[in-house]
Amino acid sequence: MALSTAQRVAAVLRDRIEAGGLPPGTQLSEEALGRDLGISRNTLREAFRLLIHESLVVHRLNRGVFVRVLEPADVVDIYRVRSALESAGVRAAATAPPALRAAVREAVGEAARAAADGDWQEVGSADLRFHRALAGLSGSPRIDTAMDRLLAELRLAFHAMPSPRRFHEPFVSRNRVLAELLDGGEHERAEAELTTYLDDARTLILDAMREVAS
Amino acid sequence: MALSTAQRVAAVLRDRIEAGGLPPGTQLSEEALGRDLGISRNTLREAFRLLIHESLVVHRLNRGVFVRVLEPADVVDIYRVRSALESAGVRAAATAPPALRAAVREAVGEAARAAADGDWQEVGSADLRFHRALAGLSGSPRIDTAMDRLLAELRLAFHAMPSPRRFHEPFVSRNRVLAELLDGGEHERAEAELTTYLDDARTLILDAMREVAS
DNA sequence: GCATATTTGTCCGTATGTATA
DNA sequence: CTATACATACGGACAAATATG
Repeated sequence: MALSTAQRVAAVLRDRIEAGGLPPGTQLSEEALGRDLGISRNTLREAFRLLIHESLVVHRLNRGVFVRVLEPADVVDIYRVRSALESAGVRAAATAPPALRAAVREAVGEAARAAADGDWQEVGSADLRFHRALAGLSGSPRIDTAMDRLLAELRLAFHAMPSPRRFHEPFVSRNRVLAELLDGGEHERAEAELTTYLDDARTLILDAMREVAS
Repeated sequence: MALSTAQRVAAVLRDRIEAGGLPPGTQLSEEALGRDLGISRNTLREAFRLLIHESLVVHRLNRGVFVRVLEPADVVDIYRVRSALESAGVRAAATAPPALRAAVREAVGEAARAAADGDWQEVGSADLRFHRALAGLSGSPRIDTAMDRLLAELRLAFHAMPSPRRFHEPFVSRNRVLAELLDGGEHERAEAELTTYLDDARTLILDAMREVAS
């Protein structure tokens, strides 16, 4: 058995949540879900802990677990952390191993190809890979997993975005600009550009969330 | 019941680990510990998950849970993340609320008082509060909890330090210098000083770990 | 390499406590 | 206030993996 039962169950729930099958706010009942998935409540609780750790669900004492509802304050905070981690990556770019720098360029290329195909879902995925690669320039496993968790959380907010194209399209060329600044060794300009980039993206998401809420 | 049983049990184990009663590498047997603490295996496993989340213990499939053994590579990585988070705090200092800036100054004062009393244990605690306050300048809850977890992990390595005084004493005045640079608005010099500061501290810990290992 | 003992992984049934309608 | 639904916690059981001799 390579993966524990709890890990497999957690993967199933993770997919359902990210696909929108379990929208934010839904309660995950131990009894009903356990019956549905054919596992015991103890094992299901084990799976819940894994998802709580990823912040995809929240646990309220004596109430149970619920699919995480992302508040505007959460989005603001996530972008603060992203700024810290991605800035650190940009500042480490000069001394980063070639393989890590190549990963940044590759993500830019993949986003451009997907944009040419009109596959905006894939553009979004490539965009996330680009930013993960930026943070990855630090060469720190802990930063890598922190970024993964942050981006997974952020995906919960993407459900509020009405048009993936309008959101992702402008960032394809901005990613390329950023990558070129890094390749050219202009780290300070790159860091400044990254900051305004993240501010713009955050504003777009917050506007969309207010739109949906109203 | 304000806290769940699992949370109380986790707190007990956390204290034992940080106090050295359960040194790194010790296996936490489900049967023995459960009997010792008077709780069922299921509840104990729940407590384990909380500690796993904090990285104080590690879980090996079909083997059980063990008190975390910090490798030199972990220390290196922890300092990379600290650098990212504390640097972000220093860069946010200019626009940070007065209360957060005051917390930095207070930690400096507490460290100085403890040093005057010769209480090097307390100097260490104040030092950690100082760095938590630095990262806290970002005003980000997620950064705060990330710092808390990093410093808790790092405490596992402090057991290797032979002389708390020799380790902490030099940093008391360096903390004050850093705080004064921040108050004077010299953020770039502060960031540079922080970087060398963290490099020095990391080197001291790594040397001590190699000493103990040999 | 094998057989055995130990420990974890998973499941069940039940009793109790807690929040909500 | 009562009823209901649910989570919390327990103990026991067996299977599966691992360690030991």
